Amino acid sequence: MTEIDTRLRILDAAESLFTRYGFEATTLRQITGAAEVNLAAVNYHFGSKEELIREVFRRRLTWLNQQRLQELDRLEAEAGGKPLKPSQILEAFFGVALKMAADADGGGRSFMRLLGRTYSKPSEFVRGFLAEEYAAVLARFKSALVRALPGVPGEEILWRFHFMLGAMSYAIAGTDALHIVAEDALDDSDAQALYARLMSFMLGGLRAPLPVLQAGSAKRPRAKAAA
Amino acid sequence: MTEIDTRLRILDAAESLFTRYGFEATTLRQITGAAEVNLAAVNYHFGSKEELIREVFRRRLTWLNQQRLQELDRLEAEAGGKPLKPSQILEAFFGVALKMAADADGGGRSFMRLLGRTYSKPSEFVRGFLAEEYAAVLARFKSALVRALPGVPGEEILWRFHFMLGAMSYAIAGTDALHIVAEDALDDSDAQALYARLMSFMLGGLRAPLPVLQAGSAKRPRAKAAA
DNA sequence: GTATAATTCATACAATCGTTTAAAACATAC
DNA sequence: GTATGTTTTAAACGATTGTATGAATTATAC
Repeated sequence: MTEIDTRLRILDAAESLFTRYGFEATTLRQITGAAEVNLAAVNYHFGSKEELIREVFRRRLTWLNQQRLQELDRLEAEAGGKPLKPSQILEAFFGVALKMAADADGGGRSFMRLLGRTYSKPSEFVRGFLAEEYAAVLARFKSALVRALPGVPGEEILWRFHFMLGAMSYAIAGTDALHIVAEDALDDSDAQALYARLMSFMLGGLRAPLPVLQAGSAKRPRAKAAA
Repeated sequence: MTEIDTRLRILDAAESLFTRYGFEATTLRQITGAAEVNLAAVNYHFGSKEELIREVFRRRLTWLNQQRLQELDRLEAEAGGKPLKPSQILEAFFGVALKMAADADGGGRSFMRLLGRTYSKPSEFVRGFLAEEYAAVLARFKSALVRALPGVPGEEILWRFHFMLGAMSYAIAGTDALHIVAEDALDDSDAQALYARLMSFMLGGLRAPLPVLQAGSAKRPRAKAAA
């Protein structure tokens, strides 16, 4: 077994187990057991459990965001200066993710579910890394959306982006609190239907009439307590 | 210190710590330390850590869902047989939750963030309990929405409800992956603005044009969706 | 008051955690 | 072949985990 082989086996096993049980509940012995490598291999190849977690994210997230930016680049080049349609922008961002989530073989599905749940529980030390990985991507997509939706202020775009991330996260995680999705079955037609459903929902929300905000709630430098 | 006092102190401390660190990462010693009670008090009053977790949820969730149903009852009684407006239904469901989330004193805020992240990570033994608590509520709200939106099939309603739960969860959890919300500051006007933003987004998504599903992806009888 | 039950307390338990170590096994270069 | 550097291995480390115990304390009933 070559070095790179061992590293990959650990990453794959960790990704899968993290998805199922979370970071803290997953032990190194589970991981090395599933990967069929020695217990000490994790600390030898990654240094620590925390670094392993970071690497599990980095491996897929970097690639995912590259794909997103690349797709956005392509669309904007095609449009030749004209604003894109909102649906195109959303497809560039969420389409890539959902395609990854639907890819059972590549293991991307497991990762996307892990990612979705991690957004809402940034475990201290992944938070900084996550924000860093997303900063550039978010900025690009925000400005594209601002151009595509002249009537919607930038801050509102950000919020709606946030909401859309939540919707996508739940869609992928497929929490069966609602008994809609079988935990581990998501075939091609299911994935396509889910994608279509999510996309129409998001577009509706993105283009919704602006909320009527109270006069007093204009953003001021935060410090105040409840009024 | 009376018995009920100790129980409450433990529940409050656990809720807060679970929110910050998650279930597994929170130790009984942290909880009893924060609650200023003896370590053995948890096992004495709750039997085990798992039962404590369940009780943390039960305490607030039961009340929350009662409020939701009560509010829906009130609206339907007022409407006297006529379908409600979608916005009214959403307000009954999400408004109560967001009001709870904005209530800093009552401690509901901490719980709502905990709940939001738990949806996407049903830790084996909370899953069943969670689904059970939600079954009746979901059924009521689904049928109300179906009546309110004659053009949208029931299955689509369920999916969109799922998406809305995700959006709300992220909104409350306030993951600062997007650097929008300060982790622990959400005053009254912020909460109101968030509520307005989320509501308009959701309504837009709920009333969006139906997705065009591929012909081949017609649902085969999968284990039935929640009745 | 005393007796009985409920609660708190300090302490200990076995189990499991992430990590470390030093030797064994393997690879590569000369 | 030997020598050198890398990877794997089995075993152990101290620390921390959830839980259990029995005595001390407090509350309740008589």
